[in-house]
Amino acid sequence: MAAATELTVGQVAMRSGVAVSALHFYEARGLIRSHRTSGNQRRYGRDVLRRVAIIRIAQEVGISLAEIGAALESLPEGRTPTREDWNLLSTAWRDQLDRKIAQLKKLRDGLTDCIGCGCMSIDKCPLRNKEDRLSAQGPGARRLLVAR
Amino acid sequence: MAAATELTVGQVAMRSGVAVSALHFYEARGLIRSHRTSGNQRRYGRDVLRRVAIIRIAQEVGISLAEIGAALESLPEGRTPTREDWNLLSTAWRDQLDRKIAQLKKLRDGLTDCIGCGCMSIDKCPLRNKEDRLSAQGPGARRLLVAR
DNA sequence: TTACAAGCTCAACTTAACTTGAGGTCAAGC
DNA sequence: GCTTGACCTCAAGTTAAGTTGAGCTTGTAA
Repeated sequence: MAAATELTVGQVAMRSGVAVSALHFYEARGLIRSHRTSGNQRRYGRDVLRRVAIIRIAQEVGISLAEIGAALESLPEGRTPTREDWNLLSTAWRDQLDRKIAQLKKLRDGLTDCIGCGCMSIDKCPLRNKEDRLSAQGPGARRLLVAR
Repeated sequence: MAAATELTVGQVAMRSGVAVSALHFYEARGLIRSHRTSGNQRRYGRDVLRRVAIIRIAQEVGISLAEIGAALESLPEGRTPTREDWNLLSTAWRDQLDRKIAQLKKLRDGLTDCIGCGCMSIDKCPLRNKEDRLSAQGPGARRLLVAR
């Protein structure tokens, strides 16, 4: 550990709280990048920590790795976002996030004007039908959180 | 279609926007119930619509079917929630929902005080470490949204 | 210089939440 | 009475996001 600038995968795992296998996985998905030592071991720049943090936070609010990857990719040069770039990301996700926030609040506040009420007009329920549904989108597990 | 009170699985699917296969699935998971005709076909009471709506909304904000099932189960008599019962559910989920809302807002607002900033103290990041992490929780896919 | 923790690759397994398909039954209209 | 569109069951497939394990290589501390 000489340079203190390069991190091994284990160190990144430790500092980011993400498993080594997950880091491998993110790399395979193109979300993070590393270069290799002569012995084929990964070395990461410190910026990877920020990148991983972004990935996890976005994930935790229900954005898929695919979307996160696309967003990061869309940044000029594919670089780790600066504060400026970050604001761009936020903006791109803003609608999605706003919608989700609204839904959560409704649910939290008891949803009295929808399900909690006695009304049976599911078709017109403000929460259920206000926005596009994820119906009919091919097979497999659907996103747990709507997104898009 | 005589009584207009009983719904077939296809009708429920139509009115709820949920696939027939998903309804079968929910039933297998014990989230909804039906009785059968002499010909072994499912018939649902109208309350199933409300129940399904609850399931989908909770799901959309990231609550797993298992949790939803447990919550519905916990209601007296396992009945479809009235407005009162519904408030109980909301209350049970409140902490979870509050946390999620806070995270979403942070993300939406650019997260300037965390990732967007230049600080590299990932370990102390207010967003990353304020709450329990989902680290080390057995194999398989993790919940996309934290929950718990 | 050798032991052994940390890395590497690749394939297979896991979970949640469904969907798809095969093979067979029900029921409502003509 | 027959046809045709809903239904039924059960097994197997699918996707996302990783984890686990086997078998092999690196690198570093004693």
